[in-house]
Amino acid sequence: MTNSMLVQDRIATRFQSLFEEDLVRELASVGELKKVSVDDFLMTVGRAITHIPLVLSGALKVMTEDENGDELLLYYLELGDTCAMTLNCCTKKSKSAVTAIAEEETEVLLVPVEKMEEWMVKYSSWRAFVLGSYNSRLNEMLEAIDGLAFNNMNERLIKYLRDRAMVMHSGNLNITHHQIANDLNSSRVVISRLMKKLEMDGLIEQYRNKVKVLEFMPK
DNA sequence: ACATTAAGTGATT
DNA sequence: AATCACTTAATGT
Repeated sequence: MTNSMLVQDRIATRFQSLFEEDLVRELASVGELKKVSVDDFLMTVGRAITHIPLVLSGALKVMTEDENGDELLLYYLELGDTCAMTLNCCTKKSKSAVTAIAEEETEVLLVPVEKMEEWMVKYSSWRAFVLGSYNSRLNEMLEAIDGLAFNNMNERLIKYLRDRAMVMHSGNLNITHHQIANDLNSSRVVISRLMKKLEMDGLIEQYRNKVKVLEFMPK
């Protein structure tokens, strides 16, 4: 009794601003509070999905596993977050494509998947919550992909400049940003921006039609 | 002085 | 990252 009251309070304080009264009450009665200690798995790849987690405290790291067994970090779940992957597969009875591990002492509220569809039509606040978290998760992943692409181009540019200086036997290169962009299948604007950063990092100097690769310059 | 080309920047997708 | 639109700087005629 005292236990259920405590849980109810926790849920109320966390979600009352987000959800309507009726939903908070249902959440409290149907939800199951679970504590996950550090490095414990809340979910592993291939396991059947029976519940949707709502994070009450702590943080979860959500990952995928590729065929080599390498872990690929997808995103973190924190206070008030829920797992988009789980939300997505909830209509079918499917198995998890992801692994969730606790980064710290974490408390989650487990909601049976059957409640998903029911609440989706019943509560507009729940619908908004699900759609919202799905959206923010998607944006996080897009950002991550963007970052990777950016780093790859930057590394390609550095390699290009080095190779070029190597065959010229000099750090003095007579090239335009436009030519570099063509060689790297990029656009002039992108190269200009990356070059500007390299210049500010002290790796190169720039003039019109000319680039000095400082690490290949006589000292 | 004027035109042309290279490089820099902000905003948008 | 790529594209667009626009500015600024350097160079050639």
